[in-house]
This record gives sequence, structure tokens and C-alpha cells, in this order.
Amino acid sequence: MTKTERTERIRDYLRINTSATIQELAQMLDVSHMTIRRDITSLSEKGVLRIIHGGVIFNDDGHTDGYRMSLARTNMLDEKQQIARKAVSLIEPNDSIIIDAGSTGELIATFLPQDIPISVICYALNIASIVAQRPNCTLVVTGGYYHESSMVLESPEGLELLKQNRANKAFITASGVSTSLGITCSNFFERAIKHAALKSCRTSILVADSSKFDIIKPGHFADIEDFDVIITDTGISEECSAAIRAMEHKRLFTVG
Amino acid sequence: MTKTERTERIRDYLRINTSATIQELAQMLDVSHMTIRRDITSLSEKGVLRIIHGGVIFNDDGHTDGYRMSLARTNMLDEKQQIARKAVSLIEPNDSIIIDAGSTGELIATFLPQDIPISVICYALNIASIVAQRPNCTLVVTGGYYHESSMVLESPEGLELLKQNRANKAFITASGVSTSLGITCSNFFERAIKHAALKSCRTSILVADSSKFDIIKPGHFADIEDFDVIITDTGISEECSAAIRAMEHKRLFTVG
DNA sequence: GACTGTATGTTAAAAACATCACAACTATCA
DNA sequence: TGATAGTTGTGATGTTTTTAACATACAGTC
Repeated sequence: MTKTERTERIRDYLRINTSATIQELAQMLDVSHMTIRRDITSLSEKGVLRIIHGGVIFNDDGHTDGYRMSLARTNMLDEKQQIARKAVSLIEPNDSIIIDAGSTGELIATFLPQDIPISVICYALNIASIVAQRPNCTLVVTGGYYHESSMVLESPEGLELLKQNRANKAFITASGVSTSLGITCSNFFERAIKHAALKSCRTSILVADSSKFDIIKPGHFADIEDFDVIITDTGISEECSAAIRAMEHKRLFTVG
Repeated sequence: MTKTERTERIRDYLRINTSATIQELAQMLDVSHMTIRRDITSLSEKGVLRIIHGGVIFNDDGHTDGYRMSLARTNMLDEKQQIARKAVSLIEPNDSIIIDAGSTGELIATFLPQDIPISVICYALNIASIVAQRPNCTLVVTGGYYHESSMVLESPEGLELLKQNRANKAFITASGVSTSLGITCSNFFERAIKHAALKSCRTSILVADSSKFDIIKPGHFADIEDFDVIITDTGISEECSAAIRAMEHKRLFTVG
């Protein structure tokens, strides 16, 4: 059995079991633990798995998400976590909520309250996977073509499904927030989805860490006026904060 | 910091990282190894995580899938794996394939060839998650309401999207296979989806281990005649095997 | 104040695992 | 055939983790 074969089988095994001991693998492939060791060190160099004392853990992240997403995940993580925790604190029993794509959306999904029944509508595969694991949760995923970089599922039919669902709260993320030029995102197709999400909800909540402020991206999908609640961190400039506070019927939360 | 706080933070950490070493956790929470050890043993007793040498792994399964699915996963696993491996061996470069829901479908998704470009259409969330991790793979997920027991996404819009996609191969699973009463499934909504999948493909491939044979479930969605290829294991009865072989234009693979 | 139970930290020995160097094996090519 | 490079197994040695026993701290109770 060649090294390539072995690494393939190790991957297969990990895809099913997510982790393995060196013993297990050595026994399965009928080779010595040293061989396994050498195989897994090369696999770990490629980022496929992570070696810990006594075994290995499969590393979804290595291949799962586009490069961008994994970058977004670690950037401003602290602030994003705090924003997400604030966001989920607004959720009430029997709420129907829309969770937008993006790393902040993923954190909201992660921190969703366990104990109260809610309905969730989403269109990003990573978020769907997280929400599906929750008890007390009705889940609708609008389908479509899978975009690797944002993990969004996009199609006319999905958009239609989104338009026909109603939510009382929508947590919308953005790539750029500008008091003058409005809320923007990077991709064309996200515009339509975010726009539809905004139209389908009663209370619209913008979740964006301070690094997104004073940034302008090509896809304009809303203005600050269109949001009822804005959650960000204390890193935003005085001007932004003042400009938002000057608007009527708007709640601004700055965490951190 | 109380024990409850700590276990909550361990859970949060694992939700994001899926695994952790004892060192990591001890450092993060600034307590001794022994405290973490005691925390994780109580968490593992609750089934939240799994302790391995040197660390812990988050146990999605505890909360993720309906009872049924996890049962289906372990039942006839060997045969299912062999069937899945046979199934993926039929895939050629640039194929467009439909993968049906179910544990065998999940295994097919797992074993999908890495090195050739293919397109995949699916409607089960677990399968979507697996396929999304592949390189060289265009993915379409038909969306809809999430059914926990089968992990299928179902909606009229999703069905529409499925009908509008074309595949040259569809790998269809079944809960019951009878030479006289045809191919059946358990749920009403699955019928429509499986039927649509069959209509949208050139070559239809039935993947069903021998435990499904001579079983009849309420939802009839096709007859054996409707399939071009049947992949099962050597456990099926002589009569079944003979009856299928007697049909024209049909290929039967029995693995194991 | 002494008692009790729970939660946490410390320590040391035992067990499990990792690493290293070297020998044995395999395949390839001249 | 023999040289070479690459791969794999073995056993001695070093390291980390586990376990268990004991020490400490703190809150509630008699």
C-alpha cells in the first residue's frame, strides 16, 4: 500500500469519525505506528488534520471554506463575538429570525439561545449546519448554487422562498457601512438576497464590527435609515456614532 | 468562576473549534488541569463531548441528528460503505450527479472522487455540508423547510429548482425495495423529491443495502424498471437477484 | 467555633505516547 | 549485480498525560 493510498484512507476515516488515535489507524492500515506518524505529520503540514497527543483531529477548516472566510473568522473575533452575543440577547421566544451570511452571522447562529423555541431562515450553508443542530428550532434554508467564498446558496427559487417567508427580526451583516453612501456588500448576488431579507422582516438589525465602518463596497443594498437597530463595537468613530444617534427611531448598541 | 460558567465557555469554545486540548482549555479559563479534567468528565457523561487522549472532541451527534439518522448510520455500515464505494466508482469527469438523502447518500458524498471536476445536486443538509468541502465541485442545494429526521430540505421552490436542473447520474436511496410493489420511502415529501430527481437524470442508480429488500414502506416513488443500475450487497435473496437479472437493460452490482 | 460537603489545587508515580537513530527492506536504474 | 534513494519497522530513551491520593479553601449547618 502506497503512501497516497494510506493518506486517502486516513482522510476517509476522518471524514466519518472526525478523529482517530494512532493505534486505530495503524491497526486499520496494518502498518506500524511510525508509518502512521509520518503520514499524519505530512497531512498536518497540509492542514488536513491536527495532531494531538495520542491521535489526530480532522480539520474541516483546511478545505471547507474559501480562504477569505477563514480570514474573516479570525479578524476582529473578539468584537464579533460580543456583537453576536448582544444580537442573540434580542431574541425572544417564538421569534422568527433571518440570519445573514458571514462570520458574524455564524457566531449569531452559534450563540442562539438553546432553551426557547424559534424559527430561523438562512441561506448560508455553514449557518444552516449550525442551526440544524439546535433543538427547539424550525429551520428554513433557501437553496441554490453554492458560492464557496461566502458559503451562500443562491438561486431565483431560493430568493422566491426568502420573499415568501416572514420574520420579525433579521440580523444583516455588511462588508461596508458608510453614513453617506449606505450599506454595501461585495457580491452582486448577495445584494438581492440581503435586500429580500430586509423586505421580509419587521425589525431589521445591522450587525457590523467597527472595521466595516467608513468602508465602501460595490454592492449597495440599503441605507442606515433602513435599519431599526445597529449593533457594533466601540471602535467606530465619533462622527459615525453621532450621525447615527442623530437619526430618529433608531437604536445603536456599541459593545466592547 | 463557577463550574457552570466554565462548562458554558468550554461548550462555546468547542462550538467554534470542534476540538481542544486540555492545556488550551486550562489556559483559556485559567484553572488547573485537574479542574478542566473534572469539568470535561462531567460533560462527557452528558454526551456533550468525547474525551480522547490529550483533549476533547465536540460531540455534534448528541444534539444534531434525529435518533433515526444516527441509528441508520451504524446499521449495515460495512455494506453501505462498499455500496457507496462502488457507486462513486461510476462517476466520470465532468459528471453532473444527484445525491439522494440518507446514510448511504452521505457515504457517497464522503467518498466522492477528489481529483476530477463534478457537479452535485442535493437536498439534504448533511450531504450539502460534506460536498461543500470538496474542491473541484460545483454544488447546488435545493432549499426549503428542514426535516430533522432525514435532514432533507423541502419546499415547492426547492422542488422547482430540482426539476430545472439536469444530471447524467442520480444516486437514489430507498427505504423499501420490492420486486412486486416497487421502490418506496417513508415520508410523503420525500416521494416528490425522489420522483423529481429520477425525472431529471439520464442514468438512474438505485443504492440500497440488502436490508431494504422485501420491505414495503408507504410512499411509492418508482419501480425497479425505472432504474438503470442497482447497487446492493450480496445479502439479497436469490429470487430478488434472479428477478432483477431477468429484466432487460439493467445492471445489477452486488458488493461484499 | 467545629463539622461537613463541595470545589479546586498540588504532587508524585504509573501509564501512555512521542521521538530518535539505526537496521531492514523495496524499487529503480545503470 | 550493486549502488542509491526512499520507505518502513524496531527498540531504547525522553516526554506528556493520566490517575489517584492528599492538601487547601470556602460556604452552609449544627
